[in-house]
Order: sequence, then C-alpha cells, then structure tokens
Amino acid sequence: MHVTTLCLGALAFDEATGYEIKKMFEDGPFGHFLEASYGSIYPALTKLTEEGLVQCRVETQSGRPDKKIYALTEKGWLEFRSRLQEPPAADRYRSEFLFVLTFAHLLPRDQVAGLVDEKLGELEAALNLIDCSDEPDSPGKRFVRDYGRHMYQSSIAFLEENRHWLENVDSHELSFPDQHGAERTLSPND
Amino acid sequence: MHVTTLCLGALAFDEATGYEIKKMFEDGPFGHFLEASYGSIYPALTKLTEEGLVQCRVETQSGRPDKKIYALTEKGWLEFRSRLQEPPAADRYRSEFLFVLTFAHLLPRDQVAGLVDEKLGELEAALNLIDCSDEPDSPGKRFVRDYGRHMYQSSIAFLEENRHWLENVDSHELSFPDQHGAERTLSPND
DNA sequence: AACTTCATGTAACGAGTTACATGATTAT
DNA sequence: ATAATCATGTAACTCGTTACATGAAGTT
Repeated sequence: MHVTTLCLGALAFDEATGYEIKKMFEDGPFGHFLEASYGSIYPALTKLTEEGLVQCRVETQSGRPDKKIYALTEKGWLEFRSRLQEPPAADRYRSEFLFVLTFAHLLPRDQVAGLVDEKLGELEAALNLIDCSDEPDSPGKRFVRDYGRHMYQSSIAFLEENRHWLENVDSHELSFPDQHGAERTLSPND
Repeated sequence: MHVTTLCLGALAFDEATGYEIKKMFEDGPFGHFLEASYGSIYPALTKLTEEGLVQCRVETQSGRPDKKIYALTEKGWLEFRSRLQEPPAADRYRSEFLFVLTFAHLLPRDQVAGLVDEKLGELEAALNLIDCSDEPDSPGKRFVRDYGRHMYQSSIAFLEENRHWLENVDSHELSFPDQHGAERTLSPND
C-alpha cells in the first residue's frame, strides 16, 4: 500500500498537516499496524496535491515553518474509496524476536530471559498506549483498537505462560563438522 | 535483519541449497514471520561464500542446474552467534486488512463481510500449515510454532466474536465540504 | 496438454528509510 | 542547560522484490 493511500486515509478522518499525519502513525489510530516516515509523507502530500486529490491551505506562523494544512477534495474521497475496494495485500508479521528465539538453545539463558522481558515490556507499553488513546469516534476505529488490544493481551499471556519453560531449555553446544569432516563443538558462552 | 543473517539461520539447522532455503521461508520454520525471495537469497549466499561464512559443495545433476549445497563454516557459526546477540529490531506487524476496516463505515457491508471471511480463511489455512508441519526438533522451534498457533487462534476467535457487530455497522455517508465550504455527501454504494 | 516442482541466477525497478538542513519555543 | 516539540523538506542510500532467462522431469 502506497504512502499516498495512507495519507488519504489519515485525511479521511480530518484535515491535517504532514507533521500531524506522521503522529497518527506513531500514537494515533494506525500506530500499531502501519508505519510512515516524514521522508515518504511529505513527498506523498506534494504528489496528491498535484493530482488534485487533496488541497492545501497555508497558515502563516512566526518562528517556525508555515503550517500546510491538507484536506481531501471530492476527487480525493472518490479515489480513496476506490482504493479501499481493491483487495488488500496480505498482512505481514515480521519478527526478529521469534527468529532469535528459534535458536534459544544456542543462546545464553540470561539473553533469552532478557529478550522475553524486553518484549513483555514493549507489549505492555503498547497496550497502555491503546488504553490511553482517545475514545474511537468510528466503529472501524473501535474494532481495530479492540483487535489490537486482544492481540497484545494474547501475546503477553503466551509469553508469561511459557517463559519459564523457554528459559530453562538446555543450552546445546554448537556441533558441526570442520573442513575435514571432523566433529567440532562450541559452547554458547564461549 | 539482512537476508545474509536469515540464510545463516537457515543453515544453522542443516546444510541446504538456495532453493531449499527459500522453501523454509514459505512452509518451513520461518514461514509465518519472515520472508525472503530468490532474488535476495542467491546473492546473499554468494556473498557469504566470499566472506568464508559458508562453504559450498556442488552436486552434479543431469537435466537441471547443478545443486549447490551450502553449509556453515566455523567462522559462519561464530558470526551467526554474534549476530544473534545484537538486539533484534522491533517486530513490525503491517496490516492493510486493519487499515481498510478502520473505514468500515464507508464501505458496503458485503465488502466488509467478504474481507473478514477471507481473513478467516487465511488464518485457518495458516493454522493448518502449522499443524501439518514436522515435529519441531529444537525447543526454540517448538516455542515459535506454539506462539504462532496461539496467535492465529486468538485472531480467529476475535474475528468470529466480532464479525456480526462489525458487519452491522451503519453505513455512513461521506460528508465533506467542497471548495466553497458547502456541505456535500456521498453514499458508500454510489 | 498444461501445470508444478526442481534449480540457479541477473538486472531493472520500486519504495521507503536515514540522515541532513534549519530553527524557534516550551518543558524539565 | 538540555531535551523535546513543532514544522517542512531533500537527497542519497539501502535493500528487496518482480520479472526475466532457461529447461528437464513429473504430475494432473
């Protein structure tokens, strides 16, 4: 999904500046399942303006750059709606955390414990962010918020149930053949 | 995380060809939370060989390209272990599905229903894939598999509980000001 | 007949991130 | 003092995907 579509979506809630749109991808309604940086948002907004999908109103400020407040045009609304009708790309969950834990038996125990603690901390912070967010003003927002909360809770529950088991996995030695086929080993703490 | 690290991880289980590594990112142990394509795996393997982190044995075949079987070297093991010790990047869950559903009130009901059905289908297929996969041969693999299963189940449960509510959301009209500030509306089905 | 699997590899293209550039104001 | 917030924007860079090229054997 192009950043332009994400911007259209952000503006479908309310007019906003590039800066505010970026915030929506941090704390706001999209924060938990989408990302976008200034380096992609600003050019996207410029492109959308050129295409007539959004319009821009400038508010002069002293001491800082003028505020450019973007809003959808009718053409923008229609285009956004038609983009929503295209089949969405499959969700992708990328987790280096799980990748590393796949090799738990090759890692020192305290690293495994540290990793799980950190993840648990992140998950709780994310949950907290959800609970502190504004009351959703549309059913879709409510659905997405509740979905997020449910998944975070579920993830926390799993980690808490399984952390002891995982942290007490036997450390295996790395065992592998050298160039000549002879067996060699390395311990995880070496 | 670089594809080279992913390849090192794949080879930490067993020697393999580029083709087989790709399979591991489809059905195999990493399939649910990582991706890699041939266009990145083959160059990565070449680079790893040049760096001496893996070695390559060629098996001649008739009728198809020779099989290049890659295996970690000692240097590769050590390098892999040290990469595992670097703090992993934060997980990222990208969901166009949730993005679209944020705007459920702007969508025709049957589209919302269709989206949820499709997602439920995907989720069940993924669960099924997990349950048909080989019995994990390391504790980390088992942990990751169980984590995946738990999250898929949790997601399915949430969608099933909430689908009726979501599909019966009132369709709102798109309401927005035109160039002159006058109120304009568009219905979702128009 | 047509499609999938096995098997490797390259090149062009796409798309976004990171880092940089600038700088006043407000909170700690 | 120091850091964070507000505010916009560009350019270089990373890095991976998609599509292409090749082609035999087995499956439906």
